[in-house]
Amino acid sequence: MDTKHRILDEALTLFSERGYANVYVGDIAERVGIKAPSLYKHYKSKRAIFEAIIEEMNLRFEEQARSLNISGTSATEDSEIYKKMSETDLTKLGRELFLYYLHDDYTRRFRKMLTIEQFHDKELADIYSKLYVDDPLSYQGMLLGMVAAAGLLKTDDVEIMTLHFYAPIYLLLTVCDRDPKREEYALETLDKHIRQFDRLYGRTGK
Amino acid sequence: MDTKHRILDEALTLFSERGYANVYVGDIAERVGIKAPSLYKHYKSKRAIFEAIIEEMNLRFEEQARSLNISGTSATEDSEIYKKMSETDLTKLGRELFLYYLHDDYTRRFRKMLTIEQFHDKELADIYSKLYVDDPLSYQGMLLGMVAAAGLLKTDDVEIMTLHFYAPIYLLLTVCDRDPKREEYALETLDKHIRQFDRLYGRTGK
DNA sequence: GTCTATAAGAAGATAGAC
DNA sequence: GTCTATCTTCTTATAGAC
Repeated sequence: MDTKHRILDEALTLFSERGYANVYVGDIAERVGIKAPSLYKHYKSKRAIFEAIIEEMNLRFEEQARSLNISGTSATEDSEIYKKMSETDLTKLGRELFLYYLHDDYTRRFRKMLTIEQFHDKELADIYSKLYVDDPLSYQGMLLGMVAAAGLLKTDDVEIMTLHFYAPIYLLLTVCDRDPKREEYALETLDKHIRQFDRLYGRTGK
Repeated sequence: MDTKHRILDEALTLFSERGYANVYVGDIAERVGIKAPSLYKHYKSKRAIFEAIIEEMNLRFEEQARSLNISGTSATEDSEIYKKMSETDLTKLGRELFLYYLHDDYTRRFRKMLTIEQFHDKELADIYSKLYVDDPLSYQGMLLGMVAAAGLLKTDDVEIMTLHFYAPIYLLLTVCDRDPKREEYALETLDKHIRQFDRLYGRTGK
């Protein structure tokens, strides 16, 4: 990894732990193994580093969205995929989703940084709501909608059903971000949540 | 309101908007209508102001917990109260809870401040989890447990049922904190959520 | 691209008059 | 208790040598 990118990486780590204002240019430089002034050969200001992090996230996200859209679109057309989906245990879907969000290093640091900085301006607030509320609800709504269409979940309001599926996952995730020691509790609760969700929405056997 | 308390009030407003590190002693003083050095006659440091805010919240909270405990304890003994509870529409309970959390000025500012500062140290993380996760789940679990005992909700796991009730409320609250313009959407979604909750857990009629 | 030296400007806090 | 003046330290950023 080149210096320019190492700066972003170390900055993200620090921003996610202390917040933008409590991280000094010298701290970032130190972790990269250079002196503060050298850093200005790569980025013209501290703010530029922050903005580059946001920019990089946008790129990663668009990439992910593209790949999800491809499988998403074909899924609506290709009944094979959501038949396969309907066989998959819902518990696995939730657990994998949760553990990915929680353990993926980049995802976790970015989420924590955004949590701290979300009230700084409207753009950051919008990014937060999009990434951790609107997009998950929309994507999972699509998946659960297909499972429902296959007759394995019963509801007349997929949106609310999706909220019932995702909101507990979101809450447990924020708990673990604050205190990783509660991960075991969170995983147990998550399992119970999904089993109950399964029963409530009338998923019968597999 | 005396100067000492006005300082806390203005500091809380600023901390909740920008976070501790982005608020300068002079900013607080200006809003109070004095100069920065005068502020040091009331608090010995900027950090002391922050700690006084936390301390004041602890006092308010203990007070509230005491009053809730009184009605809580008597409720378990006095069947009248939870009979009355079972008559109350669940939608109202959720809506009132939500609007109180959202609109009460002190509650809202304190929650936003804690959201920004939650990763600063373990104490703040614990306060956040206690105030916005553990305590609501515990208190609402008690209420819903009584309603279930009265036969109006069916479940073999009150904890998960309570999570299903509260998690969407929590998620919608964080959405409104970031963007007050989404309050109308949140209230509509909240109503739909509770009606669905009602149906899922087999609450029959009123 | 990295360094040392340093400018330029905050920001927290104190001294001492009123 | 409030003010003006000031101290000290920290922090971003630039200059210029290597």
